[in-house]
Amino acid sequence: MDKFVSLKEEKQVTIINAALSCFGKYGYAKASANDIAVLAGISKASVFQYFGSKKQLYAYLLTYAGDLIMSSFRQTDFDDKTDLFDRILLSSHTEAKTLEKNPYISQFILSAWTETADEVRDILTEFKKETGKFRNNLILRKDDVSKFKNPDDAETVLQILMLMAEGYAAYCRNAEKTMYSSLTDDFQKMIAAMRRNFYKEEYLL
Amino acid sequence: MDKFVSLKEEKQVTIINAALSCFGKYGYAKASANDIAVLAGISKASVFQYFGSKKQLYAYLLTYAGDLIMSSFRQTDFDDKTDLFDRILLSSHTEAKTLEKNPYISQFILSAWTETADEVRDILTEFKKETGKFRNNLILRKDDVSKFKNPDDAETVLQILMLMAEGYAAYCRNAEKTMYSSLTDDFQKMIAAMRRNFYKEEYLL
DNA sequence: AGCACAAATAACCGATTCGGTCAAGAATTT
DNA sequence: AAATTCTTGACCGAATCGGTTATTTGTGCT
Repeated sequence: MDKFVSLKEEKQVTIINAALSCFGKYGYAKASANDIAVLAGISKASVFQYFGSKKQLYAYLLTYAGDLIMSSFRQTDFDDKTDLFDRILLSSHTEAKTLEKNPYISQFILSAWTETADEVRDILTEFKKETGKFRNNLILRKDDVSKFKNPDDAETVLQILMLMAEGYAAYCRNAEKTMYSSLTDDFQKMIAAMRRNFYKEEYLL
Repeated sequence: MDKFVSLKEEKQVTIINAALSCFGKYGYAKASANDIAVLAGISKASVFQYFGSKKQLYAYLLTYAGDLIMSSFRQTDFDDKTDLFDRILLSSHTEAKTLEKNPYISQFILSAWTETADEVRDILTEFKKETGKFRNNLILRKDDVSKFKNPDDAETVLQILMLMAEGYAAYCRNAEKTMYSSLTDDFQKMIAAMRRNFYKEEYLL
């Protein structure tokens, strides 16, 4: 893969996106090197020239995606955000920012979590172990609940937000055009409306 | 396909679900007859015995899915439900009921709308034309808006509900266990919470 | 039991595609 | 222009593709 990193960055990005898209859409077994090559606008031989084998390419993408998502999470400190909706917004903001740069990474990671191909089982277990810890930022805290007009709604709202996030990801995947920024605006408006209507008056600054 | 319809219904359902799942997950080109056969627990030869060809199988699934979804929509009258949330609930209820019987149909239909294989282009255009009309049941009506404390929230809430529906479908797809009924209960609770917090007091019966 | 008939599949077909290699051409450097 | 690096068309054996056929398996009937 030293052959690959010496390419000019624009070409690297093109190839990485093509590979992420193919693996994300088809899974490891069904994504062929030729698919990736055609989508990236290069020859199949180059794919093997750069990465050696299909498995090595997949491994490269795993660490690439893992590093990207983990670093984006690491540079945001969730602990000092005490409000539930603030944490939601911060989380969605950082995630949208990285997704904007790399639109195929979320689909790829999602598919990696359900990948079953024997050939990559070993490298997948390590990947899952490392990235698994970064999902615990949205847990409901004690002081969140008291802000709701009806405290029982807190958990329900959290479920709503989970479904919205899932739908948001699905929507991003299907939309060819990258209009993330406008959707992010809409997303913020939704969050704001939820907070405004579910919170007690005294917690609406 | 007369060979297929004379099978016992349970076997038909197994095969249909396997085919829907494979085509939905991989797309027409990447879903092989062998994939479907293995997933259905039958031999590849039987697939061709029942349906003749891969294209005929795909065509059968298209009409099957189209009929199912259209009939489930037709048997619910949205016009006499004047409240937005009631229409949401009714829509989600009927859709959940059909999804419970046939969990892979939504993924299949979603993939059919972005299918690009030349071999099935002709039958796809007809399918899209027929089923395209059935998406307009959740439009916002004039008398919905006035029920909101803040009328501007109406459209935002509709967006929230769309995202939730998308996330709901994605969630159903990933969950192996069919715990739809409990999720449907949760979904109803979410809808109820939304209505309770967004509507003016006078519209909460 | 044995027989007839249907249902299912193992084995097979030519064609295509698979992951991967290699040597020859195109670009670039010196 | 020579040397060196990049890129790729052509190719490899193996696997898989959609589809067919011949054999096995199961089932009812007598």
